[in-house]
Amino acid sequence: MSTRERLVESTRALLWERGYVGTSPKTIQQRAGAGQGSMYHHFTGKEDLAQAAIRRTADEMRAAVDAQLSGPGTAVERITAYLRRERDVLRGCPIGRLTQDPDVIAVPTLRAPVEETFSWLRERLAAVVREGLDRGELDAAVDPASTAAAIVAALQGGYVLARAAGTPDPFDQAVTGILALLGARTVH
Amino acid sequence: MSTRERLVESTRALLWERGYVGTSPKTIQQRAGAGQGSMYHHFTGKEDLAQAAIRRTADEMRAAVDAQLSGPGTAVERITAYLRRERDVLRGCPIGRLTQDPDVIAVPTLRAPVEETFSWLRERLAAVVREGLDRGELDAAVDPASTAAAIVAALQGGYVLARAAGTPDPFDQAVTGILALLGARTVH
DNA sequence: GTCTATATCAAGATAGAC
DNA sequence: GTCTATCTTGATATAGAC
Repeated sequence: MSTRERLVESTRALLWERGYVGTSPKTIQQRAGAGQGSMYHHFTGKEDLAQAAIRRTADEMRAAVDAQLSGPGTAVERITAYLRRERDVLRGCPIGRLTQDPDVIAVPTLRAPVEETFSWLRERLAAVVREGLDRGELDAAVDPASTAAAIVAALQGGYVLARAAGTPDPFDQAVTGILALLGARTVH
Repeated sequence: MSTRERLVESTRALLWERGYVGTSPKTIQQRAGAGQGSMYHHFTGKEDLAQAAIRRTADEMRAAVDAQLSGPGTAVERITAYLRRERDVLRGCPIGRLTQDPDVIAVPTLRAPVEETFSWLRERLAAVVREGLDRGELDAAVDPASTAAAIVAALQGGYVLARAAGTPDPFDQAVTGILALLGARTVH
């Protein structure tokens, strides 16, 4: 892996663990095994590097989620597979956590990928709900947009509760709860 | 207000805005109109001050939520009132945001109030759901614990989505979505 | 209780040699 | 492309006077 690559990967890991405010250029360099000079040769500074890291994380997440939601099965089955997939819950969501970083929210180039990711995710889930409606799997009274927002929110909030508790249990409970509510809207 | 009080209030505001890692003693002092000496006279350091600030915020939130959920009305009506109450959505949740702060999670004295707040909140909401079941307002198949977790998670995740979007809209959608799912479990 | 002075180390970046 | 030296500012605290 090139030095440039190692810098991006190192930044991705640190942004996930400590956020933007909590991550220093020095730490990034040490983790990447690169010197000051290398970092400032490949990137104009911390912000530039963070932007590359966030974009990559966003792209990866999007691809992974899309693959999972595009699989076979009913709408509820695919949503269930997505919510219940293997996760390192206590690490939280690498994109969602950036939302609490005042400097990420304040800088448009850093916030843009975060904004795009979640707006895409809500729309993607809404599309799955719509498919369920079209196929007659779900009660016609279910609203795609707000239901999709509730599902994504339950997931993101699940991470918050799990980190507060120090255990993944509340995450699993939240997922179970939202899926039970959704399952009750299934047409048998 | 005493200098000590001003220091605590200043810290509360900054923890909400910038988190623990992003808040410096100097900023706290300036905002409180207090000097270095005052701060280190009343508190042993940043951590000690943060602990006092977090505890107070947690206590206030708990009291406010309890008052709202103890009011009149059916279970679903009270949950609706709680979720739809006036909020400055884009500022996020002052307790939930601490969950993304690695140093808060790592220090037991700082994490404890956060942990207690959410475990209390989930239990409090579960109790409201149980009341709804006892009174025959809700379908007997509704599980109190997981439903409560889903509701709190939808709320916390709603903040995440709103901050990512830069508008309160996704928060409102998530709330609408979860309430619609819950409302469908009402016994008529 | 509050103030100023001082200390140490890290953050974030620039300069210029190799 | 990478390295070391240097710079400025801020973070976090201690010391001791008033």
